Amino acid sequence: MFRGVFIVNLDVKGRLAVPAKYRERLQMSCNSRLVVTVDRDRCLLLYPEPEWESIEAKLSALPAFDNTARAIQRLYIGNAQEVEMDAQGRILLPQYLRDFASLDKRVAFVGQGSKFELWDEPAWNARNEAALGDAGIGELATAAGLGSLTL
Amino acid sequence: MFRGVFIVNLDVKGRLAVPAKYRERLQMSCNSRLVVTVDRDRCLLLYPEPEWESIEAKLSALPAFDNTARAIQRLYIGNAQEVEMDAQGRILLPQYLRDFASLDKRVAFVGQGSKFELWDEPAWNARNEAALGDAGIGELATAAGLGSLTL
DNA sequence: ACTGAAGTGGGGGAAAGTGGGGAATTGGGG
DNA sequence: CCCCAATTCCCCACTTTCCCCCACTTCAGT
Repeated sequence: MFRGVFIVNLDVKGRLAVPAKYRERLQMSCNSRLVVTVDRDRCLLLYPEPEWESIEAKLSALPAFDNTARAIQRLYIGNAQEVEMDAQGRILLPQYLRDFASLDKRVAFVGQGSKFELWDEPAWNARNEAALGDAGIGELATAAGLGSLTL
Repeated sequence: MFRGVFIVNLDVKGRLAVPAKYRERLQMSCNSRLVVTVDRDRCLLLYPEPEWESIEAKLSALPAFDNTARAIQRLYIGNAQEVEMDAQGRILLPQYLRDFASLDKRVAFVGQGSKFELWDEPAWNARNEAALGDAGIGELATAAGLGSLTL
């Protein structure tokens, strides 16, 4: 499982250095092959390729005549891109994905279980603050039926 | 599986360059033979020929006295057109299909599992934004009974 | 301080994208 | 039946982008 946040720099060519601590694991688990796609709250998702394959299979199995299912397929599969770590452990993020998540220089590389999330650093900080803010996650969680979670 | 979006240019002769990364796979899987047809969201669908054959078989098997079934058959089978990649990896899109999807210059070539979708670039962007918009895919997905998907 | 690993930057070459000319084929009209 | 026009196909050439590799810098640990 991946966890923790690392602030990494995007260079002028749009390359992102994967934190060194993950590189070996990624070489083993997916031969350095990863898939980036968008997320609906304007960050990017980064999966080891085998992990992504299973998600894609689930998405592909959705009914072809359901408009919502099609919208989801277009969003996630349509915007997915395969990326590979170079010899320096960097991945090249396509321009349109950088634009999508407003990544310019400082990027939060966040472990999220079996995947990573990539956030523009200010956006990441803002999210964190908002989650701690006045409304309170607790009430939201209860409202969403998650009140019985034990952390 | 095909995935990801590439922006390619349609030249004045109506030819569309297939992204290089797919060419070899398409030469192997279908000997460069593809089938283009229309989609009900005003984009074009592009299938490797064997893939199309199985779709066509499914459509043909629909009940002949069902009006909806017949409409679907006319739409998808009736507008289908075989195309072949030339030595430069381009396909020639018939005029009426270009018109149908309003393809003029910049075209989004979108991988969608076993097929591709071809969109006029502005239309593709608009779709994407709409999917992220105020309603949000999350609510739609929940309403459609897809809430249990884990991405 | 020295050494090795990680981070960062950049240049060159190959390949992909793009455009256009001309031959060949097809279809329609005289 | 023939000819002309329009479309398609094949080939060639140029431009641009991207990817791979190398080198320098920075940092941390011994």
